[in-house]
Amino acid sequence: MRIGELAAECDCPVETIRYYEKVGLLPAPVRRANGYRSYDELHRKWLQFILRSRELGFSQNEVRRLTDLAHQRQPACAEVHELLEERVSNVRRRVRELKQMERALVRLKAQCHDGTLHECPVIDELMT
Amino acid sequence: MRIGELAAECDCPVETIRYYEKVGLLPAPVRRANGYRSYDELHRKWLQFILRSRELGFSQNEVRRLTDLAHQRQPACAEVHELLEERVSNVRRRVRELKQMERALVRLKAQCHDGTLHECPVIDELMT
DNA sequence: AATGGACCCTGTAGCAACTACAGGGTCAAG
DNA sequence: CTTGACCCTGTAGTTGCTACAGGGTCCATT
Repeated sequence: MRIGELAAECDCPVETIRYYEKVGLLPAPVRRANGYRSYDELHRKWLQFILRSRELGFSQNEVRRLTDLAHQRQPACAEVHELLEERVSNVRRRVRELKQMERALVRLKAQCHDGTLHECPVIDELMT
Repeated sequence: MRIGELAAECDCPVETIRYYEKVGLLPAPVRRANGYRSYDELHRKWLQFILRSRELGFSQNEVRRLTDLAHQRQPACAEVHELLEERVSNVRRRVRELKQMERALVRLKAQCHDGTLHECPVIDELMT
């Protein structure tokens, strides 16, 4: 499988695949005589793994830890569990922060009286 | 006021202040004979404005638009209102995405049986 | 055989929004 | 008169890609 085909199958830009190889997330594939990268099913699975993990918000480093764990003959489920738990609590914290932001924004927006004023109290409040 | 004092008052790193000046968010202050930056109350207000806006999640570009609006003799409250509204809906979208992530993570975590298994179904699922 | 277009290669630069030096100058206290 | 805290500029690093520039390769069509 050429890089473009893999990219199409995984719905991911070609550049990203080369990038993951460069930073050591995705193992380098064999090359054809012409220098083109040649991927197999296992590569597709690893790429899928990386993409799914990224979608769940894991950082590159965390993905690296996950792939390392996955590479072990007997995958350490306990550590995976720990990473998941950590990730969940990060997500929850971020949600709390955003909700806090949302409240502040809505409160600020209310001072605008729906944009009908000529003097803007929002700007004043942000400055003081 | 020297840069360090301003930084202390606004609870923000010195480097960030210099950075905001470099990218044109904060107006350049006058310099003393020795070359040190010398800030006044107005600078402090602008910096506060920038920091508050950033806390609310506005991007640098949005902050630039906000400061431009604030600089107008008659601040355009309608546009400020629009920016706030846009920002609120961005925050809400992000919260939805994160909640989606959270659900996926929790579902995945449940497959771990609290890390008591030796084979890890999580890794399998991420790959396929 | 030539040519066009789609694909592939490497390497570098750019984005946001800072942060962290390196390698200097300035100033007040002890 | 030296020590330490502050200040200066300029550059490089961070994260996770994305976008070229400047080439090579392959296949079908003319």
